[in-house]
Amino acid sequence: MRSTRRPQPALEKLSRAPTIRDVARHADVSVATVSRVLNRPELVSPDVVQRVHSTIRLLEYIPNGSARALASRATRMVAAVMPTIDGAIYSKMISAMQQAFERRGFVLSIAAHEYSLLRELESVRALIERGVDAIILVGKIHDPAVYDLIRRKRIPLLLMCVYEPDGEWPTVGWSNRAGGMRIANYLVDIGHRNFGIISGIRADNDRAADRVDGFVAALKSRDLDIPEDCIVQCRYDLAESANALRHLLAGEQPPTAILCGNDVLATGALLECLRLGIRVPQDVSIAGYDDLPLAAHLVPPLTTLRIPAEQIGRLSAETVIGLIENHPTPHHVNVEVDLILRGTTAPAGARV
Amino acid sequence: MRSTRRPQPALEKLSRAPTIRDVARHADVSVATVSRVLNRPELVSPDVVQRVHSTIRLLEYIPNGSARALASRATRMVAAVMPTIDGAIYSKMISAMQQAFERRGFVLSIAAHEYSLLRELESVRALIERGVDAIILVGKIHDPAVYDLIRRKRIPLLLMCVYEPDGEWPTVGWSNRAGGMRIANYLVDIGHRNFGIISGIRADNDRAADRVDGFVAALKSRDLDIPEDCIVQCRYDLAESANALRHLLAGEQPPTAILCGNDVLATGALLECLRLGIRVPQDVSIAGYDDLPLAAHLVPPLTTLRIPAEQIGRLSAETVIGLIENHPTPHHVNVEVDLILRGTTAPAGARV
DNA sequence: TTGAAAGCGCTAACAT
DNA sequence: ATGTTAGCGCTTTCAA
Repeated sequence: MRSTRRPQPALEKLSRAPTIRDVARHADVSVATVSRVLNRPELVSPDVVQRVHSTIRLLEYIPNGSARALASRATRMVAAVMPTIDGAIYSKMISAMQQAFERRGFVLSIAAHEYSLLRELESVRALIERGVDAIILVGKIHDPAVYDLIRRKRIPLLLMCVYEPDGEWPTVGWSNRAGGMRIANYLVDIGHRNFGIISGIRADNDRAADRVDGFVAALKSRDLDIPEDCIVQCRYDLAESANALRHLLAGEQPPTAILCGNDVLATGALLECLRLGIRVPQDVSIAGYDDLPLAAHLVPPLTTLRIPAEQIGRLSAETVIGLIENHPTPHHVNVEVDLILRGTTAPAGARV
Repeated sequence: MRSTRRPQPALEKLSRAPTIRDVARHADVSVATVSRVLNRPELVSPDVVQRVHSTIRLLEYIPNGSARALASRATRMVAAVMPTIDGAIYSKMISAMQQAFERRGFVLSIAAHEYSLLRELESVRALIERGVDAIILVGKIHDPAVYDLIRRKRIPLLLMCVYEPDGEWPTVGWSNRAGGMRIANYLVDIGHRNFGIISGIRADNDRAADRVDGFVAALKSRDLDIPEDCIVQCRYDLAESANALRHLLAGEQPPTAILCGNDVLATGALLECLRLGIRVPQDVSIAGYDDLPLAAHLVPPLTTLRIPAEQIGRLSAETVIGLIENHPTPHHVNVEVDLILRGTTAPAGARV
């Protein structure tokens, strides 16, 4: 046991990267103390904290995350498995999540399953193997094996973009169905009776399904029926949506209002109308869902339901951190969505 | 030492997650053998591989990534630090990278620095601490400390969205400057003499700077000068670009052609023209850079330079994997960009 | 082809 | 407030 602090020898150049033992030796303390300086500095006397920190800087010591994770069983890494990464609304949420995690010293790993719950399961498995501290998924419907895995591993799971206060798992989001009803009700209010729906593919996508459910339920509640062939499904793609729009307008009794599953679909439909010389909103009204940055700038600007994407991302991250660190955080967050009335909708028959 | 294989006891339920030792015990082999089955199965006899695999399935064993990483000094995790995540072009690249990495059993961690090289450095540090096997950055200009860190840690580094065959580090991309020249030359070719430029913020963004350099250099080479106040910088934002467009057209001798630093800026400018009743391309030509999916669908469709975003993402991932695994991969990949002529550009003075 | 055993670099329980 | 030390779960020599 050392009884005195000797001046340290000049910095010998290590060929390997310095470890916590090197720092301990140079700072003349134990490895435990160095570890404490890093993790619980309040337990260490200020001058020792100082000394250790300058040694760390001197040696350019970088802690080994794998070793930390192995010893502490925490990686400070969180995984988000999203339906898709490129897609303005998700990339915005991812961006906000990543920033919130970074602020709190977590790193975010991402994967995309491209609307396949099977691929989602595979990603979850791979990420659990990497030892993520928590998992974030989009939507409420997932492969049962996903839930099994997560339960067995006792990893916090958050479902985003849905709000299910009575469900087993924490959620941050809103009711996609209620949002859909809100839009449809508005269009009925301003006199529309014939509707077309352009929806995303609903298989493996409960959000898309719920939005359409909402549209249809609202119409039904107002004694309006929508024929099956006035509901078109396609990928979230401008060209496919343009096709869908043409299909809808080619029917016997063409709709005066088109409800779109998101703003990409609405944009595709709107641009196709411009191309065809169909006037919006005079000839047909179009409503979106999400309120992408583009929506407000289109000509005419798009009526849509605003989803606070950054807020959802940030709250998801914060909720997950609360789960990981066992804070008394609310497990269910209902974010507010707003109907944004702009230029693509007008009263039915108002051939202005 | 066991001399015979006894039938295994019924699966005792472990309270903790099974480890490699549990698998070894149940399969009546050593942990070394289990490890080999996982990593180098060709070194193990087929029947043992079989037996171990079924034990793994039986116990629902999931290897601990941190322990693996600590022992093998490889995390199979790669980090990409991008300027931004939401931004159609980057999210597409990220998406393609992620898919390519996933196929090869890597996970991708991402961070965004929002065009601050200082924040980039901090992210790089945090990710190195996590033990990523490689780092991907966008552009060629970075904080010297980034290069220091990466050199000391001997971590492979790839620079994407640039092509620098003579540089120290591998690159996957193209010449942003040459791309800019290409567009500018085309517009001169069709008779334009008065230009306006809407560029992204060039500080801490060598790609934006190079694009403008290219625009200006091409004009100079054709004996055309562009006044300083015809070069406007703004964030990649539709509203800011709309402002820039108004500023440019308000000058003494308004430009007949607007060169935009990317498609977001071009879209903002185009939509503002529609709003102002300025006809595109009759009154003014507009050119973009990137070829986002939206570009082809705008009315009129946007003339732009196509950047193969998915290809760049995929090739970046593959190059990085080659670097990590020491394959004889080319360290520099020059992707092809194409000038896509569409409806927003027309010969100067052609008031059709 | 397989097994024994020594780490990998750190945290945390325990001791002082 | 600080030090000692036993793991964390795996990979990888080395030996058989």
